[in-house]
Amino acid sequence: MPRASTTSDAFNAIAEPRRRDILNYLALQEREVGEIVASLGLGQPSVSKHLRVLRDVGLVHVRRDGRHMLYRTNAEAIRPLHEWTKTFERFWKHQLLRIKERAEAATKPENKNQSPT
Amino acid sequence: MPRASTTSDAFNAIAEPRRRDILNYLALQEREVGEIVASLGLGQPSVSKHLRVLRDVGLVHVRRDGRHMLYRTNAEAIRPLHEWTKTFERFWKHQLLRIKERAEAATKPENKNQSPT
DNA sequence: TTGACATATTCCCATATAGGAATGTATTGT
DNA sequence: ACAATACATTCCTATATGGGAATATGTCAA
Repeated sequence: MPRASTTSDAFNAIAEPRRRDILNYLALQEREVGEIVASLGLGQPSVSKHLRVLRDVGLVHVRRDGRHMLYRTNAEAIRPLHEWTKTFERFWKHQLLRIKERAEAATKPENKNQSPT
Repeated sequence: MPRASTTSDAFNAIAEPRRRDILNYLALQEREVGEIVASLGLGQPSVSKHLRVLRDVGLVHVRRDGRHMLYRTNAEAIRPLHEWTKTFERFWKHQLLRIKERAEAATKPENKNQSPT
């Protein structure tokens, strides 16, 4: 079985670095495709295809303005990713705490945790 | 050009749902491969391969215990993902604010923003 | 209507899977 | 040393890309 399709969910969509670049770029303000192409130094068809993927999973919104298509990041769609990573927050805090404890224990001369001399 | 390899970075590694399942499972406590296989209902070779990917990008740590390999999630490696998604936090907060404002404006009878009758 | 311009889509291809089957490797018990 | 146990790796295959070239579609200006 191949990898899941990029259009299946946001996790797959952001796996591609160029798409993360696009999301960063479009977060600040609405942009037309031509601007994205110029900004990324990628081919226009490639950019259009990345935008298609992002649109399919709801990571960007579009509206037409004459011949231009204006895209912008839909930050709300990134929230679930943020929530998922957040569930691990307490674990890395614990890990840091333990590392800190060990460092302090190793520094103190009155340390009692080392193997007996 | 195909998608970047899963071993290239954490973003690609977590694009696979099964790997996210594994990370969730191993966050609470160290587990041996057999337990993961039983827990996920996936084949042993598949699990080993997923663990390999997670290990290559540093998302899990391993240690040997006799014939068993004990894996655990390295939450610290998830932190960069959390940070990246966090950069969008202010945007979704703004979006929510605007939605809220519109909702309130639409509710108030003294609304002045609608097109004139 | 006819161009011109801005995007989107299709076609083609080299590459990277994910899972299952088969096989290799490390470690323990006797 | 040898069988058994627990994993890891290799081989094979169907499928999903991502980029570039070529082409189609949509919209505006004259």
